[in-house]
This record gives sequence, C-alpha cells and structure tokens, in this order.
Amino acid sequence: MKLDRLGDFSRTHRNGELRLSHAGQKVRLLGWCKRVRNLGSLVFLDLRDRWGLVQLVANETEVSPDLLEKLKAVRSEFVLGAEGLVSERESKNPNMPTGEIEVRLSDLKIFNTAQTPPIPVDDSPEANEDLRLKHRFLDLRRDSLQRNMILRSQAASLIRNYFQRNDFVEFETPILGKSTPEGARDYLVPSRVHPGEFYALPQSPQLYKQLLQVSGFERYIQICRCFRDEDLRADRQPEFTQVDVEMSFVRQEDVQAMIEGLMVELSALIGKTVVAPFPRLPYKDAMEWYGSDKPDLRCELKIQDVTSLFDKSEFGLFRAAADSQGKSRVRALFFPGEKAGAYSRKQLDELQEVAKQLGAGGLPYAKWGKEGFASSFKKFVDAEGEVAIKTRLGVSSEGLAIFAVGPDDQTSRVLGELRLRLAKALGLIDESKFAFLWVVDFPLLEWSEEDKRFVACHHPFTSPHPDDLELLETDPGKCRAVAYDIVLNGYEVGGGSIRIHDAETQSKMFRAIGIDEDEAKSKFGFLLSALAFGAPPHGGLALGLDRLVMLLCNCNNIREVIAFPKTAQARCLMTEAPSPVDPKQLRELKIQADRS
RNA sequence: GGGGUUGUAGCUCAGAUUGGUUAGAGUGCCGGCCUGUCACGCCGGAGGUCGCGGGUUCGAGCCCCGUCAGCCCCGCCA
Repeated sequence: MKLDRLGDFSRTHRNGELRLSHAGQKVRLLGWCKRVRNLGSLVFLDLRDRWGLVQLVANETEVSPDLLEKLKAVRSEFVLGAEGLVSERESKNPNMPTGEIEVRLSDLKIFNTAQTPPIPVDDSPEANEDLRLKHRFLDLRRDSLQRNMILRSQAASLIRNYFQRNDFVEFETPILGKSTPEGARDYLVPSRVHPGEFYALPQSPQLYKQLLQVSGFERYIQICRCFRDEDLRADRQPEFTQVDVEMSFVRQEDVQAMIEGLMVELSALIGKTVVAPFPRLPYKDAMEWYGSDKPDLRCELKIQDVTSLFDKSEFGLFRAAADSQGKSRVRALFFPGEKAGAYSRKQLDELQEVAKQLGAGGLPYAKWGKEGFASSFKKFVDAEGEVAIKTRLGVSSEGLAIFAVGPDDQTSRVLGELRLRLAKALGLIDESKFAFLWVVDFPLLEWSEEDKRFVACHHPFTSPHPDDLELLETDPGKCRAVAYDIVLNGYEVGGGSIRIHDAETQSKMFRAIGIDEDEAKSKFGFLLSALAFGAPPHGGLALGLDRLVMLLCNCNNIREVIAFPKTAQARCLMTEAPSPVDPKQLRELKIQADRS
C-alpha cells in the first residue's frame, strides 16, 4: 500500500475533545484506527488518540469514489490523518463523550499500515500476560495502561512539586556504587579498568542521602531507581522506583507530618479524601491485633487473646497453651455476619489447608449459624463455656470464629493471613477506603538463624530508641528502633527511620550485628568519617513509588504501573534480557562465564 | 531452593461421565452483500506441532515421567 507522507499535516484538535459546540468547524485529526464499520456506501471509522475517540464518516453521495475506496482499505491500528467537517450526528451515541458529533471526511491520509495485532488492543478480554509483555508496545496502547502511565506521571510530578514547595533539594546520586554487606543481594557491574573489581547498583541511595545531610543541605529528595537481586512477587520487581527523602534536625514526627501532607495530596489526585495525622500503631500491637506489620485497616477486625478461657478446659490442645505461662497462647478472630455463620465444611477445610501451609497444626473453629452453635471442639464446650466464648469474642448473633494456638509468631502468621482472606471473601473490606497508618517502634535487631548473629531489621544506620540504648549491649533483641513504616491498605508503601548521627553509636551498632572494627572501616569508613565531622541529627524515609501508584490505580500488581516490567523470573519478554554476551565483551572484562 | 496453578486456532476458552471416527465455540482475520453504524448485521472461507520431549496403550489433547514458559505464594527482599 502506498503511504502518505506526514508533510505539513498537523492536528487542529485532539480527538476526545470534540463536542457539539465544534459543529461546522473544519478539523484535522491524527491517530490510530480503532475499528472500521463498513456499511457499503456508508463507512464509519473510530479514530483513537491519547485523548479519546471520535467517529469519522464517509458517504458515497458526498465523497469521491477514491476516498471511499481508500477508507475501506483501512484496517485496525493503521495510522491516519483525517480532515473533515464536525457535524451533529443523525444517530447519537450517549455512551461516548464525542457521541453527539462525527467528522465528515473530506480527506484521509494513511501514514502507516499495521499487521493484525497479536493481542486485542481494547480492554476486554485481557490477553495472557506473557503475550502482553512480549508485545508491550501494543499492550500500552490499551486504555487501562494509558491511564496508569499518565497517573504515574502526574503522581511523580505532584511529588516533585510538593517537595520543591517545601524547600527540598533534588539530587542525583551514583548508579555505579559500592557493594556493601547487609541487605539484599546486589546487582554487580564489572569494572573494565579494574579487572576483578565490581560496582554494585544501588539497593537504595541510603548512605548518599545521609552524607548530603552532613554536607548541610538539610532537605533532600530524589526519585530514583533501585535494584535488588531477590525473587519477585506481584508487588516486587528487581528494579523499582523509590521516592527517597531525608531531613536534618528532625524527629520521627516531623518526617511523618511531611509525608502525610504528601499523601493527602496524592490521594486527592484520584478523588480520595484522607485525614492526617494517620493512626500510629506500635509494631507490637500491629502483630497482636492484626498478625501483620502491615495491617489492612480497611477491615477493623482484631485478633483477640482467649487463652484464659481454656485454663480449666478438657480440650488438651488449648489447655496446654493456658498452662504454658505465655509461651503458647490461644488467639482468635471472630467474623460477624450470616455469611460467616453459614461457612460450609468444604470452605472451612480450605481454610484449614491454608492454615497448615502457614505452619498451624489445624484450624479449630466455632460458628453460630441458622442451626445454632457448631464447633470443631464442641464436645469440650458446655453451655456455660459457649457463653464465655461468645462474651469474650463479642458474639451477638451469627458469625464464625477461628482459633490458632501456639507461639505468637506462628499464630500471628496464620491469623494475619486468614484475617485478610476471610475479610475479603466475606466482603468485610471497605474497598472505597484509603486506609493509611504508621507502624512504629520496630525492633532494631533480629536474630538470624542462618548467620548465627543479630541483623538489622531496617538497616544498620537506624537509631536505637533513646530509652533502649542500654539494651543494645545487654539484650539486643529487645532494643526498639526509631523506625517507622507507612502502610496503605495492607501494603508497605514506605519506611524510614531516624539515623544514627554520631560515630560512637554507629560503631556500637556495627558491633551488635557482628561487624568488627576492621570490616566497618573498610566497608563504611567514609560514613564513620563523615559522622565524625559534624553530622546533624537527621532522618527520613523512602516511599515505593510503584506500589503507591499501583494503589492509586486500584491495581493489585506492580507490573500494571511499570511501562516495561520483568516477569517473575526477572526476564524482559520483549527484549529477551538478560542474554548471553559476545565473548569479546567478557574478555575485555576479564570475566569467564560459568553456565553450568 | 520449595509449593500451587495454567499452557488446545491470531486472541479468549470448551473438550464431561470412562483414553476411541474428521478436536469445537465465540471473537479476530480474509472475501461478498449492506445508507446511520458504534460489540453493526447477513452470507461464505481460511486458520491447529493440543507448550516441548519421552513413555504406557491396538489407540493419548486426556494417563505416567521429564522439561520449558506465564502467574500466585513460601523462603529471600538491611
């Protein structure tokens, strides 16, 4: 097919903006053909651009036979230029914004043809994700991804504007950095100039932003790509974007207030009203009530301790917990409602399967439904006992209670997960809500069975809680950190801390996690040295931009807000990265590939 | 590293009870007809390595073993 040249053809309007008020105007439009409807001597064509759709029409009594033939030759996704008169439609379409008008063609340019797309370019039904990723450039033409990418751009712009307004300085820190111990696996980049030596891509610009505080910039912001060579999830990509923030002379509350202001504005971007300050929940309470360090507060149900109800019970499993002096506890969740009370044997079995996979022995339950009281441990519960359970759990009518027994870390895991699943299945989550909260007072350190030492929960630059300083040397596992996560609808969308700003505390911290003086010097010498030259008290946080935008877009997968994401196996199906390289490149780098 | 799940026409899927003739549907695509369509309609047509390899069987889309790929989860992610 002979193509037209763009020449000096340019658009006078955007397709989606034409209205009845434009009637009578001669317009020039650009875009892609969404669909042709050929009625013989009357032909319609929907023309799509970034701003919307408009219907073009040609009628054999009005246009030349050549133009009509040309129009009939157009196929889906051809790239077109159209010239014509905006006219009121004979038959209007109330379902589209431009549905009152159409453009009566006087000229048509075909700038390019297109093969039949391997995936549908409209929104339903959605093609398999591997096909979508392979032809991502087509996938990105779809309305939903166009919307997501545009919202992402708006969010990034809002964020820059917000921090600019608040006197932050935007920085760019090195991508080629130094590999440090602790934390995630690094992506490494070989140095050609220094054979056998490697740069590491940043897991986060943590140390740079702290050093910029030492330099006196006081307020730092960077929207930066970070890299972690760990396995992927629906909300985790090997490269992701962080909104990195750091401030001098601040307390935890100052950082939180600054971020809350931003969240209010970001929420408003999609028409959600949220009220600051957000709830603050100590880590301990989050685990106790919600079984999670990132609870979804769109559902208000709380885990309850019911151990003491069973201190005289015949039910050995629960009785043992009551006798264990806190080593083991019986904890329960009650889901109110008819639907919960009517949970079937089969559904309960499925829940039990989930509980077992999470490490529980089984899933004791009690339910109150149309047939009255039923329970997996009913034979151990008399009428009085049932009343006691109902009173403790706050059961007023129908519903389902599930129980977990064992050490806290296990019962939290089980009940935390089942809380989410059941709340979702039972419609107990208010989907319209944007539920922010801060989880605070995280432990500073946790024991690593693998490494046989304490490791930092957050990172090794996190300040110990001032009240717990002594514990760092006497009982490190009990020491709290001045660290805080911001959680939205059950997703951790950011985390930060007040940092250690003096060399002595920093050395103490390194000691606590088993990094000796020599190692500390060789790995973090620059930091220790900087802290010794008048580092101000400082702290900050980093937001996961991808997750945040994912939630703004009402998606449950981070790939929907990343233009060119990778698969769960960390491949790009479009470019087929990663790939073997030319042996010559390896020789230059003095690297041998071992593909065994 | 482990567990679960999916893979059949360009795309989305069906293919049951028990392994049995020529593997179907919708949509898309190609051709014809059609002056008010907008998920256009009507008529006709083309289109299949049932992911790949091996095995069991007289016979495998279906059963078995292996393998590859997508997705979800655990571990991992300071």
